[in-house]
Amino acid sequence: MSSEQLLEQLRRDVVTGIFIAGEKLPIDALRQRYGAGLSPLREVLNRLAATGLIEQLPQRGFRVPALTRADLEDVASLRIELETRALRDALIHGDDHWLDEVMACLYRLKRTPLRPDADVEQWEMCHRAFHLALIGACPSPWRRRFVGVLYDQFDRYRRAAPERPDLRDTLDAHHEQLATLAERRQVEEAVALLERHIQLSFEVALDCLPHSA
Amino acid sequence: MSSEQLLEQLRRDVVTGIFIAGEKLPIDALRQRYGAGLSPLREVLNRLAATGLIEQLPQRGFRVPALTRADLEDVASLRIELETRALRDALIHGDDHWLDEVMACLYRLKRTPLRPDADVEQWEMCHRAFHLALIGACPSPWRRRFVGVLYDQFDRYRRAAPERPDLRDTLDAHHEQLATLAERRQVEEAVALLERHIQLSFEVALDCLPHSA
DNA sequence: TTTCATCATAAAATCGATTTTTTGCACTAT
DNA sequence: ATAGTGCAAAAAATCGATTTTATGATGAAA
Repeated sequence: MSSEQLLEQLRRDVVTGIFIAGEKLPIDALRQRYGAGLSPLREVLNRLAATGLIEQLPQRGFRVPALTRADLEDVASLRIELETRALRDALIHGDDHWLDEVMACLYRLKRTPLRPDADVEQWEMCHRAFHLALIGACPSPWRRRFVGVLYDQFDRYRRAAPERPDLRDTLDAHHEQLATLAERRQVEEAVALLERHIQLSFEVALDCLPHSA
Repeated sequence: MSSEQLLEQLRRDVVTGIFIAGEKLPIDALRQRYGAGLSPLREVLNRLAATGLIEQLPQRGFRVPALTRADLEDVASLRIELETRALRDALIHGDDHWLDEVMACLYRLKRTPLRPDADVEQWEMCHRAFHLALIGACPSPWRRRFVGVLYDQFDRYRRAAPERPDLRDTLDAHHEQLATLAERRQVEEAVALLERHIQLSFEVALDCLPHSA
């Protein structure tokens, strides 16, 4: 498996929750799991550690960061701040080609079923592609980069949380409405909706934590 | 040289401009330069590539990213956005221990001379420590992380630009004023000053680019 | 003269083995 | 019984060698 694919595979597996939060990632076990060599594997782990998707403890290997309420709140609020502005700029600067891409992602997302028995990973990829496509016309590469990082961080929580069938339709409707508002360049409405969308997802994600308090 | 030190050394050398922007970073040359082994070196390069301080071209090694006006404007504006908010939150949440740290960094910075003949690197380290100390009490780890990334990116430009003795005193005064405003918890004044400070540094940094247009 | 293909060189990426460090356990002394 | 020490096993980090891939030069054909 090439280094490029390995990075993507490992990123996905961490976000998916294949590895439990807080769990250690023993190099040899990963080596076997992915059939990868030592060097490419360590390089990929270093890359993921640099973006915060995994942690490195010097001389003690790598581990998956724990899920905490404080971190989730931090990720969610910063994501709202950066992503709403990214959406605003995308709606202002986006051209027809960008809209095509958004619509294409929307239709792929709509036609991909989200059921426990189906391939959830397929839906997740479409969902991610749609959100990133929405801000694809944001003219700030650094903002897009940070939004991408926060999206993955957020997703670790959301995907660790139990399903909420009562909210599924609302969240799905948001996606369609966001695309429509993007098409009509209704900036303020779109920004407000995206904030609500992330806020609602945040509340869903909270359920992955022990609700003692 | 340990992996930890190697990372810090290489980060510093890239920001300092030891390597010319756009230049290729041949592994073997780096291996010699730092007396490092292949594996630790490649791991460090991968980490830096993940944060954007260097670029990786698959199968073609690593290079230092070019300096462009568009990138500088992107970095500067996002830095202003994230760092002013970080300062606001720091002033609101910071305790006495944080203030001690800010003042300690300020005094180290003030007593460190900035002259071409002296050890510029020493001043740069103090300058960085001061700015990061200012936002040290910001309660959002992710915001602090992103600010740190943008600080380094910004510094590549600032340090590539020629000296501006006419602005030196103003910029130095800003640091002292920022510390004073932090001590007095004058949030709005501090935030406004930090924005001006970065804006002025941005104008200095612009001089590292060919001023054709 | 230009373009394309081929080969030789150099560089990057990967691999397997070695070294270093940590960790868990048994043993001893208090 | 507990705290501390030493040892053995396991894991991480590093190294040198090998393999793979890109690059630049050479020569042949159009």
